[in-house]
Amino acid sequence: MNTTMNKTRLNKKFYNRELLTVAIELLGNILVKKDGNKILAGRIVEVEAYNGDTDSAAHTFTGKTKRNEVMFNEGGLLYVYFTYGAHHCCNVVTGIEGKGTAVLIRAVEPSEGIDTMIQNRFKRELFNAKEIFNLTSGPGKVCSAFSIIKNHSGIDLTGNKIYLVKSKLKKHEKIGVSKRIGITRSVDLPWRFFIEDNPYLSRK
DNA sequence: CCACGGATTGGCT
DNA sequence: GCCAATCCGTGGA
Repeated sequence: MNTTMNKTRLNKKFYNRELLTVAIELLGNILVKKDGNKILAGRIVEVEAYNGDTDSAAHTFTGKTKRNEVMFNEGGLLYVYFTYGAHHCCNVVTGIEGKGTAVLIRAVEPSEGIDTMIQNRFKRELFNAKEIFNLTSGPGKVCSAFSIIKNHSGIDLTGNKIYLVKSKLKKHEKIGVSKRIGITRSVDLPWRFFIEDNPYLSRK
C-alpha cells in the first residue's frame, strides 16, 4: 500500500502559530494531493516565508485584494497564485488571522505518484535519470507536477483533497537559511529555509 | 480603460 | 549566463 494514507496530518494548531516557526517546521512533512484513487506526494524540502504586516515582498503588504484574500484567513488554507503568465505557486496560509502571512512551498522531494507527476510536467517520459531532480525543484514546478492551479486556492489543508502529512527530518538532515529568491523588495530578509544538501532544492 | 511587471521557467547563446 | 514567453492582478488616469 502507499505510504501516505492513515498517517497523522498536520492540524489547525500546527498552522496557527508564528510564521517563521511554521515555515521551518514544514520542512520534511509530506504534501499530498488526492485525485480519486490517485495519490501524489512529496516531502517539502524548501520554503519561503511572507508576512504582509512587515514584509514589502509579500502579496498582502498593500492590503486585501481579490487575488490575495485567502492569505488573510486563519492558518491551514492553501493559497495559490498565478504569475509570469505561465506558472502557479502554492502556499500554506499560517500565522495570525488578518495579518496576511503564508509559506511558499518552493521544492519537494517526490515520493509517490511520480509517473503522474512526470506526465503532468513534461507530457512525456523522462529523457534520463537526472531529470527527476528537475521535476519538483521550484515553486512553479511543484504546482505543475501536482496539477495545482488557482482554482485550488482556499482549500482547507486539513481536508481530504490536498493536505500535509507529518514526517520528521532524518537524523543527518540540517536546516539551511538564506535570503529569498526572485524578489525585488525586502530582499535581505533571511526567510528562505531548506534541507541542506537535498538534491531536489531549487538551487544548490 | 490601459500599462506595467511579477514569490518563474526553459531555451538559446 | 541571458532573456523571452505569457497573462492577469493591480494601480493610475
